[in-house]
Amino acid sequence: MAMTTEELQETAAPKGKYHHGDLRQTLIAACYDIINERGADAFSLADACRLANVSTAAPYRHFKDRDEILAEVTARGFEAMTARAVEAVEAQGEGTLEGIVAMGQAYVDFALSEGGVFRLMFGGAPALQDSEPVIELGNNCFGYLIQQITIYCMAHGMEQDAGAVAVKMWTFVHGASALLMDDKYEKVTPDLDVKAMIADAIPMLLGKPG
Amino acid sequence: MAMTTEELQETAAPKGKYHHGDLRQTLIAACYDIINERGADAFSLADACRLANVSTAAPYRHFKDRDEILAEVTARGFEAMTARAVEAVEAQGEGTLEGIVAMGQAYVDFALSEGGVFRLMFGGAPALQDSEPVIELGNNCFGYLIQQITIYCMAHGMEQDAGAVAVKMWTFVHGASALLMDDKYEKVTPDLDVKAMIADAIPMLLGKPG
DNA sequence: TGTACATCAGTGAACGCGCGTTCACTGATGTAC
DNA sequence: TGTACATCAGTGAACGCGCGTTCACTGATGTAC
Repeated sequence: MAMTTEELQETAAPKGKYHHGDLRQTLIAACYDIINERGADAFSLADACRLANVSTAAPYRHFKDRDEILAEVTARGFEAMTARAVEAVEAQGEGTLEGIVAMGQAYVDFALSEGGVFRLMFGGAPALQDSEPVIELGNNCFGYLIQQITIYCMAHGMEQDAGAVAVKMWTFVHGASALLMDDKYEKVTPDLDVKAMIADAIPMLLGKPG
Repeated sequence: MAMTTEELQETAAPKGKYHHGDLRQTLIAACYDIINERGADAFSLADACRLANVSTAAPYRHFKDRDEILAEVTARGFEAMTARAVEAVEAQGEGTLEGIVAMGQAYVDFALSEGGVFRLMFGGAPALQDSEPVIELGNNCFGYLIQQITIYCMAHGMEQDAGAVAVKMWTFVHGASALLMDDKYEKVTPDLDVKAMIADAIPMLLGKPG
């Protein structure tokens, strides 16, 4: 994802060939990018075709309909998000407080940099939310958080319910993401440092103030 | 708001009169209800006209364009939300922990019962977010929360920064609202009691673990 | 009280728009012999 | 290696749809005299 328009168009029309190299992947990437740039509301399949330099009929060789592409984009979103979470944790150390905090911050970063897809992942039509790959990838991501908290609690002799703590943390970082994306903090507390707030709140939610 | 279709239609066509009693208000109410029932994406001004029993040209006697109606609906949303918050606090007592918790729960209740408008209030187009009445009403609502926390802290000799605590609480209940609305908890922790979680988390975020 | 008239709030038909999707087609590719 | 042919992945034109908005209009209302 995150290809430039030029890159997409190169991929799209490889040296004047009639057949496209991999239109399926190119279209998904085009949709992913358009949605992030302009939002899912302003997205149209026709735009994605234009970006990929194919006719508006071409997608139907690869997808049943528009929703099938969007479900694919949504799944990619969860993959990308989990990848960021794993990366953040591994940079700080598995099962450490720093790792858990970094994971929360990565969640917010993802929402900020890929806001359109983030909205699709969490507020999209049921047709997208309920596809099995999407549900499974979502569960993976949350499961990873629980795992990190479990390791942390065991290592520190804490008897918290890791699942309950994880849900609270998720709730918090999700709220932070949404409010940040929608410029709501800005209007009310203009110079809020969201990452610092997360680093501050997570120990509290772990039941370890201070 | 929250009129039944019949009520709207009675309001809409008072006893065969050519002139409508108060089409402006009726249209706003119709939009408000349609958006809550079917979501802002599925909403069309034409539908609202049908519900109000007027032609699709009629709104242009009262509003510049579609966005002007939506901005009005968004403002109504903030009014309704603040009203619920005030009601919840007053039922529990000003500046009490119970009042603050009830306020958070009211936020979630509002998101659940008026999800379409909630999305408009927080995720709508900039044209809606940036109208002055909307900004002002949003600030009012948040200011009320800060006020309650300030009273509480002073009464208990706590030296927390009420603003910082308020932002954390807002973040938390906003996240809970979003995840609940979008059926995300359901897929991951099916029998979560969200209100209990809020009652649990708020003291933690106040820096007063439970 | 009655009439003339300006103003206002509706109507209904039409517009252009861009969308998702379908259709019959055609050019390119790969395989069998 | 060369040819015949089935298959596949595109094209381009057309479709029906519902939308927001505009237009000239008309019926109802309220006011001045």
